[in-house]
Amino acid sequence: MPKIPILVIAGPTASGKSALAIEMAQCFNGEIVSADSMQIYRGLDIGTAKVTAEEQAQAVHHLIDLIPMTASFSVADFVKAADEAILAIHQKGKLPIVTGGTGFYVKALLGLQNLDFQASNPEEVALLEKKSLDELVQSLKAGPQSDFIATVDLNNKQRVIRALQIQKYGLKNSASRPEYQSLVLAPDWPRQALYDRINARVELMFDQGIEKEAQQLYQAGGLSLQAGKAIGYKEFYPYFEGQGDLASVKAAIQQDSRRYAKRQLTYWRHQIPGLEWLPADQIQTELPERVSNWQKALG
RNA sequence: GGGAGUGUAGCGAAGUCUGGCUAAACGCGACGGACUGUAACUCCGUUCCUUCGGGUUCGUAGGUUCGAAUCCUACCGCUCCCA
Repeated sequence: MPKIPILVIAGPTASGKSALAIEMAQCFNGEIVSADSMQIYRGLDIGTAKVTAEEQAQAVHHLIDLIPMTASFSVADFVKAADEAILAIHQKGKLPIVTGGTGFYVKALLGLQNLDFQASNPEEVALLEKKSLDELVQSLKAGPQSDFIATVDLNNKQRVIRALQIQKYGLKNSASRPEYQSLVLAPDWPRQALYDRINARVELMFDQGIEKEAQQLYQAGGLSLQAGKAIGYKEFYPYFEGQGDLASVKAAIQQDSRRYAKRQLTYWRHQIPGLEWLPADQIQTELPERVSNWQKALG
Protein backbone atom coordinates (compact mmCIF):
# COMPACT_ATOMS: atom_id res chain seq x y z
CA MET A 1 0.00 0.00 0.00
CA PRO A 2 1.50 3.34 -1.04
CA LYS A 3 2.25 5.88 1.62
CA ILE A 4 -0.34 8.56 2.20
CA PRO A 5 1.03 12.06 1.75
CA ILE A 6 0.28 14.43 4.60
CA LEU A 7 1.27 18.00 5.18
CA VAL A 8 2.08 18.85 8.78
CA ILE A 9 2.15 22.43 9.95
CA ALA A 10 3.90 22.47 13.30
CA GLY A 11 5.08 25.27 15.55
CA PRO A 12 4.52 26.78 18.96
CA THR A 13 1.35 28.37 20.20
CA ALA A 14 0.39 31.67 18.56
CA SER A 15 2.71 31.11 15.64
CA GLY A 16 -0.11 31.30 13.13
CA LYS A 17 -0.47 27.60 12.36
CA SER A 18 -4.24 27.57 12.10
CA ALA A 19 -4.44 30.35 9.55
CA LEU A 20 -1.67 28.82 7.47
CA ALA A 21 -3.42 25.47 7.53
CA ILE A 22 -6.63 27.02 6.27
CA GLU A 23 -4.77 28.76 3.47
CA MET A 24 -3.09 25.53 2.48
CA ALA A 25 -6.39 23.68 2.60
CA GLN A 26 -7.89 26.18 0.20
CA CYS A 27 -4.84 26.24 -1.99
CA PHE A 28 -4.29 22.50 -2.28
CA ASN A 29 -7.74 21.07 -1.83
CA GLY A 30 -7.11 19.89 1.69
CA GLU A 31 -8.87 19.15 4.93
CA ILE A 32 -7.44 19.90 8.31
CA VAL A 33 -6.74 17.42 11.08
CA SER A 34 -6.12 19.09 14.40
CA ALA A 35 -3.32 17.71 16.54
CA ASP A 36 -4.14 19.62 19.65
CA SER A 37 -4.70 18.03 23.02
CA MET A 38 -7.07 20.75 24.21
CA GLN A 39 -9.05 21.72 21.14
CA ILE A 40 -10.58 18.26 21.16
CA TYR A 41 -12.70 19.43 24.08
CA ARG A 42 -16.10 20.91 23.51
CA GLY A 43 -16.75 24.16 25.31
CA LEU A 44 -13.12 25.21 25.46
CA ASP A 45 -13.03 27.63 22.58
CA ILE A 46 -11.57 30.96 23.56
CA GLY A 47 -8.79 29.75 25.82
CA THR A 48 -7.59 27.09 23.40
CA ALA A 49 -7.64 29.56 20.51
CA LYS A 50 -9.83 27.12 18.67
CA VAL A 51 -10.66 27.94 15.06
CA THR A 52 -13.89 29.89 14.89
CA ALA A 53 -17.06 28.89 13.09
CA GLU A 54 -16.13 31.27 10.28
CA GLU A 55 -12.72 29.67 9.96
CA GLN A 56 -14.23 26.21 10.03
CA ALA A 57 -16.43 27.29 7.18
CA GLN A 58 -13.34 28.01 5.11
CA ALA A 59 -11.94 24.52 5.46
CA VAL A 60 -13.12 21.23 6.89
CA HIS A 61 -11.63 20.59 10.33
CA HIS A 62 -11.34 17.23 12.04
CA LEU A 63 -10.61 16.26 15.64
CA ILE A 64 -12.03 19.42 17.10
CA ASP A 65 -14.87 19.35 19.64
CA LEU A 66 -14.58 15.60 19.88
CA ILE A 67 -15.32 15.05 23.56
CA PRO A 68 -16.80 16.84 26.60
CA MET A 69 -14.49 18.78 28.87
CA THR A 70 -14.88 16.18 31.59
CA ALA A 71 -13.49 13.35 29.46
CA SER A 72 -9.99 11.96 29.29
CA PHE A 73 -8.01 11.50 26.13
CA SER A 74 -4.66 9.99 25.26
CA VAL A 75 -2.13 9.98 22.44
CA ALA A 76 -3.33 6.55 21.46
CA ASP A 77 -6.88 7.87 21.16
CA PHE A 78 -5.54 10.68 19.05
CA VAL A 79 -3.55 8.48 16.73
CA LYS A 80 -6.52 6.20 16.17
CA ALA A 81 -8.87 9.09 15.39
CA ALA A 82 -6.30 10.89 13.27
CA ASP A 83 -5.48 7.81 11.23
CA GLU A 84 -9.15 7.39 10.45
CA ALA A 85 -9.64 11.03 9.53
CA ILE A 86 -6.55 11.11 7.35
CA LEU A 87 -7.53 7.95 5.57
CA ALA A 88 -10.99 9.32 4.85
CA ILE A 89 -9.60 12.59 3.54
CA HIS A 90 -7.10 10.76 1.38
CA GLN A 91 -9.77 8.51 -0.04
CA LYS A 92 -11.74 11.57 -1.07
CA GLY A 93 -8.71 12.57 -3.10
CA LYS A 94 -7.92 15.47 -0.80
CA LEU A 95 -4.76 16.45 1.01
CA PRO A 96 -4.71 15.80 4.75
CA ILE A 97 -3.20 18.76 6.58
CA VAL A 98 -2.23 18.05 10.16
CA THR A 99 -1.76 21.04 12.37
CA GLY A 100 -1.56 21.63 16.07
CA GLY A 101 0.70 22.40 18.94
CA THR A 102 0.82 19.01 20.63
CA GLY A 103 4.18 17.72 19.51
CA PHE A 104 3.73 14.41 21.21
CA TYR A 105 0.63 13.72 19.16
CA VAL A 106 2.40 14.62 15.94
CA LYS A 107 5.40 12.49 16.84
CA ALA A 108 3.20 9.49 17.50
CA LEU A 109 1.16 10.08 14.39
CA LEU A 110 4.29 10.13 12.25
CA GLY A 111 5.34 6.81 13.70
CA LEU A 112 8.36 8.34 15.41
CA GLN A 113 7.03 7.11 18.68
CA ASN A 114 6.15 3.55 19.61
CA LEU A 115 2.88 3.16 21.40
CA ASP A 116 3.37 -0.51 22.04
CA PHE A 117 2.61 -0.53 25.71
CA GLN A 118 -0.74 -1.24 27.24
CA ALA A 119 -2.77 1.66 28.52
CA SER A 120 -2.70 2.44 32.22
CA ASN A 121 -5.54 1.54 34.52
CA PRO A 122 -7.02 4.85 35.72
CA GLU A 123 -8.12 3.51 39.11
CA GLU A 124 -4.70 2.09 39.81
CA VAL A 125 -3.04 5.30 38.68
CA ALA A 126 -5.23 7.27 41.07
CA LEU A 127 -4.09 5.03 43.91
CA LEU A 128 -0.44 5.28 42.92
CA GLU A 129 -0.67 9.06 42.85
CA LYS A 130 -1.31 9.03 46.57
CA LYS A 131 1.99 7.33 47.28
CA SER A 132 5.28 9.14 47.66
CA LEU A 133 7.77 9.32 44.82
CA ASP A 134 10.24 7.42 46.97
CA GLU A 135 7.85 4.59 47.50
CA LEU A 136 6.99 4.42 43.80
CA VAL A 137 10.63 4.36 42.79
CA GLN A 138 11.26 1.52 45.22
CA SER A 139 8.52 -0.60 43.73
CA LEU A 140 9.70 0.24 40.23
CA LYS A 141 13.17 -0.99 41.14
CA ALA A 142 11.74 -4.08 42.74
CA GLY A 143 9.82 -5.04 39.61
CA PRO A 144 11.11 -6.60 36.41
CA GLN A 145 13.64 -4.42 34.60
CA SER A 146 13.80 -3.60 30.91
CA ASP A 147 15.44 -1.18 28.54
CA PHE A 148 12.48 1.11 28.87
CA ILE A 149 12.36 0.97 32.65
CA ALA A 150 16.04 1.89 32.74
CA THR A 151 15.37 5.16 30.94
CA VAL A 152 12.58 6.38 33.20
CA ASP A 153 13.21 9.69 34.94
CA LEU A 154 13.02 8.78 38.60
CA ASN A 155 12.35 12.38 39.63
CA ASN A 156 9.23 12.46 37.55
CA LYS A 157 6.38 10.98 39.53
CA GLN A 158 3.97 10.96 36.64
CA ARG A 159 6.39 9.03 34.45
CA VAL A 160 7.31 6.64 37.24
CA ILE A 161 3.66 5.79 37.69
CA ARG A 162 3.28 5.14 34.00
CA ALA A 163 6.41 2.99 34.10
CA LEU A 164 4.92 0.94 36.93
CA GLN A 165 1.85 0.35 34.82
CA ILE A 166 3.98 -0.63 31.86
CA GLN A 167 5.93 -2.94 34.11
CA LYS A 168 2.68 -4.55 35.16
CA TYR A 169 0.81 -4.75 31.88
CA GLY A 170 3.57 -4.85 29.29
CA LEU A 171 3.10 -4.80 25.55
CA LYS A 172 -0.08 -4.94 23.58
CA ASN A 173 -0.80 -6.33 20.15
CA SER A 174 -0.17 -3.25 18.13
CA ALA A 175 -2.55 -2.81 15.25
CA SER A 176 -0.98 -2.02 11.91
CA ARG A 177 -1.14 1.63 11.01
CA PRO A 178 -1.12 3.47 7.71
CA GLU A 179 2.21 4.82 6.57
CA TYR A 180 2.60 8.47 5.82
CA GLN A 181 4.80 10.47 3.55
CA SER A 182 5.02 13.70 5.44
CA LEU A 183 6.21 17.21 4.86
CA VAL A 184 6.64 18.93 8.21
CA LEU A 185 7.00 22.70 8.19
CA ALA A 186 6.85 25.28 10.95
CA PRO A 187 6.88 29.07 11.10
CA ASP A 188 10.02 30.40 12.72
CA TRP A 189 9.48 33.61 14.65
CA PRO A 190 12.05 35.70 16.47
CA ARG A 191 11.47 34.91 20.13
CA GLN A 192 10.37 38.41 21.09
CA ALA A 193 7.91 38.62 18.21
CA LEU A 194 6.38 35.31 19.24
CA TYR A 195 6.07 36.48 22.82
CA ASP A 196 4.44 39.71 21.68
CA ARG A 197 1.92 37.70 19.71
CA ILE A 198 1.19 35.52 22.71
CA ASN A 199 0.68 38.49 25.00
CA ALA A 200 -1.61 40.15 22.49
CA ARG A 201 -3.60 36.99 21.97
CA VAL A 202 -4.23 36.60 25.68
CA GLU A 203 -5.48 40.17 25.78
CA LEU A 204 -7.89 39.25 23.01
CA MET A 205 -9.05 36.16 24.90
CA PHE A 206 -10.06 38.35 27.81
CA ASP A 207 -12.05 40.60 25.49
CA GLN A 208 -13.77 37.53 24.10
CA GLY A 209 -14.87 36.35 27.50
CA ILE A 210 -12.44 33.65 28.47
CA GLU A 211 -13.45 34.07 32.10
CA LYS A 212 -16.84 32.52 31.45
CA GLU A 213 -15.31 29.41 29.91
CA ALA A 214 -12.90 29.16 32.79
CA GLN A 215 -15.79 29.40 35.20
CA GLN A 216 -17.54 26.51 33.46
CA LEU A 217 -14.43 24.38 33.46
CA TYR A 218 -13.81 25.20 37.10
CA GLN A 219 -17.31 24.14 38.02
CA ALA A 220 -17.03 21.00 35.94
CA GLY A 221 -14.08 19.86 38.01
CA GLY A 222 -11.15 22.21 37.41
CA LEU A 223 -7.78 20.68 38.09
CA SER A 224 -9.24 17.24 38.65
CA LEU A 225 -9.97 17.07 34.94
CA GLN A 226 -7.44 16.48 32.24
CA ALA A 227 -8.73 19.53 30.42
CA GLY A 228 -8.74 21.49 33.66
CA LYS A 229 -4.98 21.90 33.53
CA ALA A 230 -5.08 23.81 30.28
CA ILE A 231 -3.32 27.13 30.16
CA GLY A 232 -5.81 29.97 30.05
CA TYR A 233 -8.11 28.29 32.51
CA LYS A 234 -6.15 26.93 35.44
CA GLU A 235 -4.79 30.40 36.17
CA PHE A 236 -8.33 31.54 36.97
CA TYR A 237 -8.94 29.03 39.75
CA PRO A 238 -7.17 30.93 42.54
CA TYR A 239 -9.07 34.02 41.47
CA PHE A 240 -12.37 32.15 41.66
CA GLU A 241 -11.35 31.14 45.16
CA GLY A 242 -10.84 34.74 46.15
CA GLN A 243 -7.13 35.13 45.56
CA GLY A 244 -5.62 37.80 43.35
CA ASP A 245 -7.25 39.94 40.71
CA LEU A 246 -7.96 39.66 37.02
CA ALA A 247 -4.83 41.54 36.07
CA SER A 248 -2.67 38.95 37.80
CA VAL A 249 -4.66 36.13 36.18
CA LYS A 250 -3.97 37.65 32.80
CA ALA A 251 -0.30 38.07 33.54
CA ALA A 252 -0.11 34.45 34.69
CA ILE A 253 -1.77 33.20 31.51
CA GLN A 254 0.62 35.23 29.40
CA GLN A 255 3.59 33.90 31.27
CA ASP A 256 2.43 30.28 31.22
CA SER A 257 1.75 30.60 27.50
CA ARG A 258 5.23 31.96 26.86
CA ARG A 259 6.78 29.12 28.79
CA TYR A 260 4.61 26.64 26.99
CA ALA A 261 5.79 28.04 23.68
CA LYS A 262 9.35 27.58 24.84
CA ARG A 263 8.75 23.95 25.72
CA GLN A 264 7.08 23.41 22.38
CA LEU A 265 10.05 24.87 20.58
CA THR A 266 12.33 22.46 22.39
CA TYR A 267 10.06 19.59 21.44
CA TRP A 268 9.80 20.49 17.78
CA ARG A 269 13.52 21.10 17.55
CA HIS A 270 14.58 17.80 19.00
CA GLN A 271 11.74 15.30 18.77
CA ILE A 272 10.54 15.72 15.20
CA PRO A 273 13.39 14.93 12.82
CA GLY A 274 12.77 16.30 9.37
CA LEU A 275 10.88 19.34 10.57
CA GLU A 276 11.83 22.42 8.60
CA TRP A 277 11.54 25.96 9.89
CA LEU A 278 10.39 28.67 7.54
CA PRO A 279 11.04 32.29 8.54
CA ALA A 280 7.71 33.73 9.59
CA ASP A 281 8.08 36.86 7.49
CA GLN A 282 8.46 34.81 4.31
CA ILE A 283 6.18 31.93 5.05
CA GLN A 284 3.19 33.34 3.19
CA THR A 285 5.00 32.86 -0.08
CA GLU A 286 7.39 30.06 0.83
CA LEU A 287 4.88 27.65 2.26
CA PRO A 288 2.76 27.20 -0.89
CA GLU A 289 5.93 26.89 -2.91
CA ARG A 290 7.32 24.20 -0.66
CA VAL A 291 4.06 22.29 -0.66
CA SER A 292 3.68 22.49 -4.38
CA ASN A 293 7.25 21.32 -5.01
CA TRP A 294 6.70 18.48 -2.59
CA GLN A 295 3.57 17.41 -4.40
CA LYS A 296 5.34 17.48 -7.73
CA ALA A 297 8.15 15.36 -6.33
CA LEU A 298 5.60 12.87 -5.10
CA GLY A 299 4.21 12.65 -8.58
C1' G B 1 14.25 69.69 61.69
C1' G B 2 13.75 65.13 65.34
C1' G B 3 13.15 59.71 65.61
C1' A B 4 12.99 54.57 63.62
C1' G B 5 14.21 51.50 59.73
C1' U B 6 16.45 50.11 55.19
C1' G B 7 20.00 49.60 50.75
C1' U B 8 22.56 41.99 48.91
C1' A B 9 23.30 39.12 41.95
C1' G B 10 17.52 40.49 36.42
C1' C B 11 13.56 40.77 40.55
C1' G B 12 12.05 39.27 45.58
C1' A B 13 14.60 37.71 49.81
C1' A B 14 18.10 35.14 53.67
C1' G B 15 22.79 35.97 55.65
C1' U B 16 24.81 41.11 59.50
C1' C B 17 23.75 40.22 66.43
C1' U B 18 27.98 35.37 67.23
C1' G B 19 33.99 38.22 60.99
C1' G B 20 36.73 32.97 57.98
C1' C B 21 32.96 26.83 56.21
C1' U B 22 29.94 32.85 51.42
C1' A B 23 30.42 34.11 44.50
C1' A B 24 26.80 34.63 48.70
C1' A B 25 20.74 30.07 51.03
C1' C B 26 15.92 30.07 49.03
C1' G B 27 11.90 31.72 45.73
C1' C B 28 10.57 34.00 41.07
C1' G B 29 11.81 35.25 36.26
C1' A B 30 14.85 34.10 32.07
C1' C B 31 17.49 30.61 29.21
C1' G B 32 18.69 25.49 27.89
C1' G B 33 17.11 20.44 28.06
C1' A B 34 14.22 15.64 28.75
C1' C B 35 9.73 13.30 27.11
C1' U B 36 6.58 5.41 24.91
C1' G B 37 -1.00 6.27 26.49
C1' U B 38 -2.24 13.15 31.73
C1' A B 39 2.00 16.02 26.92
C1' A B 40 -1.27 23.29 27.30
C1' C B 41 1.10 17.45 31.50
C1' U B 42 5.34 16.17 34.25
C1' C B 43 10.50 16.47 35.14
C1' C B 44 15.90 18.12 34.91
C1' G B 45 20.00 21.72 34.35
C1' U B 46 22.19 26.73 34.01
C1' U B 47 21.74 31.72 35.63
C1' C B 48 28.28 38.08 38.24
C1' C B 49 32.64 37.96 34.47
C1' U B 50 36.22 34.49 32.60
C1' U B 51 41.12 32.81 27.59
C1' C B 52 38.34 28.15 33.34
C1' G B 53 44.32 29.66 35.74
C1' G B 54 41.49 33.18 37.76
C1' G B 55 38.98 38.01 38.23
C1' U B 56 35.44 41.54 40.33
C1' U B 57 31.12 41.71 43.95
C1' C B 58 26.69 42.61 48.76
C1' G B 59 24.49 51.62 48.16
C1' U B 60 29.45 54.83 47.96
C1' A B 61 34.21 56.16 50.16
C1' G B 62 37.48 55.22 53.88
C1' G B 63 39.03 52.44 58.35
C1' U B 64 39.82 48.08 61.88
C1' U B 65 41.57 42.93 60.98
C1' C B 66 45.89 37.76 58.87
C1' G B 67 40.71 37.82 56.91
C1' A B 68 34.64 41.97 56.13
C1' A B 69 28.11 41.32 52.96
C1' U B 70 29.05 40.77 58.26
C1' C B 71 32.70 45.43 62.98
C1' C B 72 33.75 51.20 62.96
C1' U B 73 33.33 56.29 60.53
C1' A B 74 31.48 59.55 56.88
C1' C B 75 28.50 60.30 52.83
C1' C B 76 24.38 59.14 49.31
C1' G B 77 19.41 56.93 48.32
C1' C B 78 14.72 54.92 49.85
C1' U B 79 10.65 53.93 53.62
C1' C B 80 7.85 55.02 57.88
C1' C B 81 6.67 57.98 62.32
C1' C B 82 6.84 62.80 64.91
C1' A B 83 7.16 68.00 63.67
